Amino acid sequence: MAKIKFMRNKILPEKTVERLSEYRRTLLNCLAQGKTHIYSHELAGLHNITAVQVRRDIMFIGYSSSQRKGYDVNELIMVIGSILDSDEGLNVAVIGIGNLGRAVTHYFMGKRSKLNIVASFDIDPDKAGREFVGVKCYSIDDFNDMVKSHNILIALLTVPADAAVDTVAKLIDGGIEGILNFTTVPLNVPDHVYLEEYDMITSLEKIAYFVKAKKG
Amino acid sequence: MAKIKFMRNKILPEKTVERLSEYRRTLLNCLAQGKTHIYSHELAGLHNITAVQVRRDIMFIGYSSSQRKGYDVNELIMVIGSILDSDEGLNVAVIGIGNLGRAVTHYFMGKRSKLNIVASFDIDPDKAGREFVGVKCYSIDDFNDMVKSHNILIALLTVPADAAVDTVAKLIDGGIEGILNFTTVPLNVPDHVYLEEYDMITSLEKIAYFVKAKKG
DNA sequence: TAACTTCTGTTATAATTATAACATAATTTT
DNA sequence: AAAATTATGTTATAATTATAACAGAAGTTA
Repeated sequence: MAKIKFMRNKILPEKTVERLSEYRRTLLNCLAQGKTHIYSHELAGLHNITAVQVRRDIMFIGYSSSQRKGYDVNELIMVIGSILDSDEGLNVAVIGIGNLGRAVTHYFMGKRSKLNIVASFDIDPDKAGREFVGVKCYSIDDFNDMVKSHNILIALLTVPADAAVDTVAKLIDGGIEGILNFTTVPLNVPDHVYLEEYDMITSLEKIAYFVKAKKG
Repeated sequence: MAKIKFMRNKILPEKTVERLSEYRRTLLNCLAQGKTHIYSHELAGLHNITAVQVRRDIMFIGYSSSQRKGYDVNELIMVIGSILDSDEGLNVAVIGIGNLGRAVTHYFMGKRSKLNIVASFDIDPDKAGREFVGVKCYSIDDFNDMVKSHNILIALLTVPADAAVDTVAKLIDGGIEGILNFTTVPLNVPDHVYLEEYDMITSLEKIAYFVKAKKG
């Protein structure tokens, strides 16, 4: 049985965390295909990165394979899980249950057992009390109470652009600690809140720039 | 009138390009609100970053304000445009016109005048010839011809996970230079192709990790 | 008008992230 | 069984990115 060093208490680099999430998904696929071991260079090949990077990431989490056979797929999935997941799971709310909010909820449901969408919120009073994509909707006025009673830590922000800034203030006030921003509006949050932008236009403009830059 | 130095021919840092895209959007909002000048610290405040970073980014693109009044909003929008946009516009194709492909197309249409979705492609022969969200769909078999005749450079990959790897091979073969990957499958592309992952689960798992890490 | 603010542009330094170099161990080959 | 091969784990170096430091200009105040 492979060793797992005590490196869990250190905070990992952002990029490593990102890649661990991606590795896990690939490893789950491998497992489904009956693959029990995988070399660092194989995993690297699948992810368009170098084997060194894979090994370094895995070193960071303190896992170590029975050498020369590659990593044990099952074990590695477990170890990554022990890093990324919290035992009890983490509760997530969708803010704004319009088209985008519903699409996101639908896409997400059941994809990760340790991340649970436990409620949605909307400003529209007609929506409060109803259920969308299997998730109950509450009035945004009940947000603070719900955050506490349901231990909600993360918000998916799917409100219209013009409501983004005000809504975010509410989220902060309610005690949210992480936000995934689906709106096109940049947000200003205090240091203790972890914010991640999820913005297709910026991604595309970036691609366009580098495609163009290469040509001329 | 402000100066624009000749720094256009240098390739900008990735992160700067990302932020420029975000600045522009904010600036367009400012313009709509009748704001003609903006200080670096104002722009910074809106984006949760420091004023130094804003100034440094703007230095990179060689723009310089009439000092102490802040940047001219209109001018800055133009300069960023001259960096990010190509004069003739850049042609984009959606690969896989299922639910996700249509949602993406719908979301994107008309958002950026210099990025045009000119075609979609699908493996389903029933879809070829029809129009979805105002964009004509072609058989994936016609991809190579279409890329050449319509000068398509960028692909939005919205096929089901199990088709991702094979489809990407087709895209590369056809001569695509940039890919925005909406699938959950990591992709392996040659060096000359610019690839960007667009993955909600990874973003969320990253947030979850850092929220958890902060708590102890 | 001289001292003081305060905003920009730029250079210098620090932090983060990626890559390279290499020692070590398991396995295979000769 | 010795030499060669080929993995990993780790340290050292390079590249990228962010932050700090500061000079100079435009305005403000005393």
